[in-house]
Amino acid sequence: MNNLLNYIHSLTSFSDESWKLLQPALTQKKFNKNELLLKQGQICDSLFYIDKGYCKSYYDIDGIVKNTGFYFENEIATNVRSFGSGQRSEFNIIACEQLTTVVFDKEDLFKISKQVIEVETLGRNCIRLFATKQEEFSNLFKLYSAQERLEYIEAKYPEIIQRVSLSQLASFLGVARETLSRIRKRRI
Amino acid sequence: MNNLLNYIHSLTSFSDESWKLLQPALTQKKFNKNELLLKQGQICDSLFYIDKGYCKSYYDIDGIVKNTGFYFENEIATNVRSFGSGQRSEFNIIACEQLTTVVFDKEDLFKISKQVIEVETLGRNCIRLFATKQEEFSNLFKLYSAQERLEYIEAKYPEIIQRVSLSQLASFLGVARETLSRIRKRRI
DNA sequence: ATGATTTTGTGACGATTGTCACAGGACAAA
DNA sequence: TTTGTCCTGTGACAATCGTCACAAAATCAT
Repeated sequence: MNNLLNYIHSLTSFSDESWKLLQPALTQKKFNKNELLLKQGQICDSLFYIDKGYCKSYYDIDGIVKNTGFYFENEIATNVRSFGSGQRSEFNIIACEQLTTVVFDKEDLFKISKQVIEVETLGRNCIRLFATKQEEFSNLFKLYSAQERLEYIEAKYPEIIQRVSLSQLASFLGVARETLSRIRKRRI
Repeated sequence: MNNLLNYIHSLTSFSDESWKLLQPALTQKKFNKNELLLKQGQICDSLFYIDKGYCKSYYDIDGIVKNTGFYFENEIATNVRSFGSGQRSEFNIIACEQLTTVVFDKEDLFKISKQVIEVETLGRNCIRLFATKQEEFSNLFKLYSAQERLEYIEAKYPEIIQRVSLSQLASFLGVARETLSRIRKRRI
């Protein structure tokens, strides 16, 4: 819980009172490797603060896995669309390692947000970070080639390269596994 | 202002009182075609609600224009990263037609948000919509081929196809102008 | 209507990428 | 150690794409 508190303080001003009032919405939860946090078709009613380990979001399209995001320590993993709109999730979130999370329950969180403005502001800032990152990744594809995208991630998000296997990373970069292998080789 | 009020009501519950208190943050502003709403290097301190017309965000990289987003009536255009963090914008926003907007001033908006929770919630919901859309577009590149991306936009965002020229659309879809022209042809 | 400008289409060709197939290496469980 | 699984590299070949060049078509301003 201490990591989470630091995370919150880095985002917004947050009184001890707000922290206390937020507690009913929080639960610690652990996941084993390959355990699902969110399943395709399910309605997402949680935010997962990642305390230890990492997870990924992926689509399963005709049995082919396409990874769309990786989430590490001190980040929030969720399906923003499903969480915000109440529609079913079109993708899965799965633990890639033994994973420790703090789960924010949507219903409780919304109740508290209505009364405690600092919690509402926290929510806005969490989504803002998420939006910023999504925009950044979205633009990668519009601005850069596959090789340049890899270089960008290497420079700006080295932990992804260090912790995620090449096969896993490929679909995230929008290329085939073999292509990524060759890109990496031809630069040596 | 009436369109904006409807837009707000579609997002969140909003009392007449909140609407009245929000007013000091709002200004109507018109832009001529090709006039800049936001300039690269500038700090973004506004949200632009689009009342009439449309605009686009674009990067200018070594003189080459890469379009990253198109924003139509009843949407908010801004640089979320710059607006949220106070850092300089890395891209431009420009009017593609005669444009009528309602500008939200950041400083005023934040002042009001601190006091009126409905305004804070409105902000969260605006960003949520933005995040959802960015995620959707980001995933297009991870899941689909160029042709499939075009088909997706045609089906889900037909106004983009109708109002944006092929040349403009190409970089948004992450392909060369000529490629987009050929994709369109080979399906007929 | 006319000329200028922008947009679109297309050919040629090289570069990049996807796909299929298979082999070797790393790693963990038995 | 052995076995099985996952990950990575690579060859071959076809498909797609980027780039340059130029022509045709559409649009705009006067």
